[in-house]
Amino acid sequence: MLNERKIMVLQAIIDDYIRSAEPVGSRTIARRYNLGVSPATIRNEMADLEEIGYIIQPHISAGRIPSDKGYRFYVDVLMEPSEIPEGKRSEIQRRVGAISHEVEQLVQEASKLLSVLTNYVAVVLAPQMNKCVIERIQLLALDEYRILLVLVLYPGLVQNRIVRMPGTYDPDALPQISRELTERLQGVAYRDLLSSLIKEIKREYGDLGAALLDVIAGELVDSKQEKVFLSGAISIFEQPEFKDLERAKGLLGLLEQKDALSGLISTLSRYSGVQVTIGRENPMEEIHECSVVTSTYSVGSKVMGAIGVIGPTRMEYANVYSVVELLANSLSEVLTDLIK
Amino acid sequence: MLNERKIMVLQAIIDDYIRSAEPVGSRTIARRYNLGVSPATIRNEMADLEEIGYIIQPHISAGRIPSDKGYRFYVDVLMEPSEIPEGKRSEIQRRVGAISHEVEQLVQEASKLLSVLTNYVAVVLAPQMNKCVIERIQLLALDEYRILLVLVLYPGLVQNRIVRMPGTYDPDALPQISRELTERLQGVAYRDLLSSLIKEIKREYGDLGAALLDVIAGELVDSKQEKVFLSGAISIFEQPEFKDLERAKGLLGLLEQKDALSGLISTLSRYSGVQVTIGRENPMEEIHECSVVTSTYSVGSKVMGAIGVIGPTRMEYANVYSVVELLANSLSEVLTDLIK
DNA sequence: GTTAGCACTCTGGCTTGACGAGTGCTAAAG
DNA sequence: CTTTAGCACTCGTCAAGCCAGAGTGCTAAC
Repeated sequence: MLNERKIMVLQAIIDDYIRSAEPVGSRTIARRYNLGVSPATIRNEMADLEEIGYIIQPHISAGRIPSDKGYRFYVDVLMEPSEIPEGKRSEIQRRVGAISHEVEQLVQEASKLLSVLTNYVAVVLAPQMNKCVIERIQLLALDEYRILLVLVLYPGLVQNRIVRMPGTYDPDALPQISRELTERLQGVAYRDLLSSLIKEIKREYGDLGAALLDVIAGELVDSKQEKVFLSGAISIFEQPEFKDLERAKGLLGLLEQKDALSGLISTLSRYSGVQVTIGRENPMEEIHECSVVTSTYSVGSKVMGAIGVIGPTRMEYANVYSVVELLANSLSEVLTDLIK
Repeated sequence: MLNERKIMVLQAIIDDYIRSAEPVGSRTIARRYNLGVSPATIRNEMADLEEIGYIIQPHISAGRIPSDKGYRFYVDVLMEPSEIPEGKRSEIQRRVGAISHEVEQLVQEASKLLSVLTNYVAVVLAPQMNKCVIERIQLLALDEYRILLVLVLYPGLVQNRIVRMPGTYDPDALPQISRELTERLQGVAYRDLLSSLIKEIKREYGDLGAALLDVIAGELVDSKQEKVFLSGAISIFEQPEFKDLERAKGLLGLLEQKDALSGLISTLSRYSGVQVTIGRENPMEEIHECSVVTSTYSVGSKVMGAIGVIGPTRMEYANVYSVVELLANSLSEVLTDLIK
């Protein structure tokens, strides 16, 4: 059914369309990719490819463009992830590695790099707190009403909050309480820090412990909002498919809703490794004309976040695939080093 | 030179143009704003207004639109900031006040509110670290190689870094060093924490102090990058002046460069209180067709950040002015409360 | 199975012309 | 001196019509 030549024609259509964004006709293929047959033959093959659903004719007198199904076949079967030359490779690793002091800044740099290297929109989710485990809790007296709560998570995240106490308190009690809380909660997954557990502990302490635990519980709720970094949003205007303002607005609107965006990327990167989601495979209508390439990154052996690239379905899959893979790996390495 | 009637005509032109985005002609004014004179008279007044440079004729057979100079006169002389009804007022204060636990989230909410209330692009600069003063430095032993450095700043910001020590160290020394560093650096402005001072202290400690101080110095450098929160970027597509993709791209490009954006807002909000910058008064070419309304906000009596709204020069100045003012004040109040 | 030829379809860009909005000027009226 | 009516003139916009170009499917011949 899919003989050698059909595959070559399909590949030619996809390659050409990715390059030019114009429907590609039989003559173009015959001229540019010398398959040794005439346009008429190619037309016949194209008619077959269209019947299987790999390509589409936007209107009767136009060339063909790949369908989502066509891209899927391309990504799964035909595509070879492009080699990133060693020079560029090490340059990227150097730039990611250069920012080793602050996680958020590192993540932001990664998103910039991702968008520059692909020319599409890059999204990077910061390491997710609710995948962490509590390592240590430390209370520091600030003044007679305020306490600084420092929450050290594994791997490698630190949170702090200033807690206002309802009345004055005994600062000398803090080290002891810190030790006990740490002992009690160490190793507990951040997301498991449920109210039940907190209530249980609450009973054992007086007002001080209660107020503190309320704050920790509050923090838990907030943490639902994961931080997400976005770069290269304007790049969508480089793509002819977004000449249409309405469509561009739809996508931009999604990009502005950080929570929806973060949800999207985590959903798509459900499985580790590089994932490609094409067109209507995407869960949201705004990106039914887009493809998303995602990958997770890890700290140590633990998946802690995800990165992704959003572009038109007519995307340079081979390049994006490699870049996403490389960057996710670099990020994992640097973060893992940071924590050790 | 500017008699009563000219002013009324100017006001009519500006009001109408802000509403409709269409050049407004003499007949429209005569019809809609009954000044009691005929279109012909109004035409004469308009010719005069054009001569002074308050209005412009985009092309010969069109009505007039206000010039930057016209808007300037309007903002300085004619405009009355619109009253925000008490209901809305308290609703806003409630929503800002609801998020009292985390500064960044608070600031982000403020930016969302600002864009929703104005329908333009909102920018909020987070409280600026380098306007803070060091309040306390605390070192916590994490494990045999790592130390957690907590830097408490006044007013109300906390920073932390994980410091990797070159070798093992004596954890028992940390409390003492913390105390001494705090004593030594307390009250020093964050931006004055220069290498000279750090070097001086460095001499007194061994390796431990040296590594730590390097990190503090590093932090100082990073802090140049102030955090900035953006909302409502898509709203620019609601404005007919950005139907032209090229122009929209220019503005969006600026909005993506967070450092340029942050620089812009701090420059424009140099003086405290609400500032309006119109069209070509703006320092950057990308926003020569935009106006920016900014205000600073304070923590206690100290200016700590700024908020701003960017829209087309044809902006609803009266409303934006009031909203910016209100939101800056609300932010100041909540932040000040938070710190006390 | 492949190819050449041909009639047909559809898009996109260009031109054209009519229409409407708005102006400036002039001359008359107040 | 100020205001107004009238008029000729200028542009921008929009729809209609037209043409060229690209590409197809089909048929018949190789």
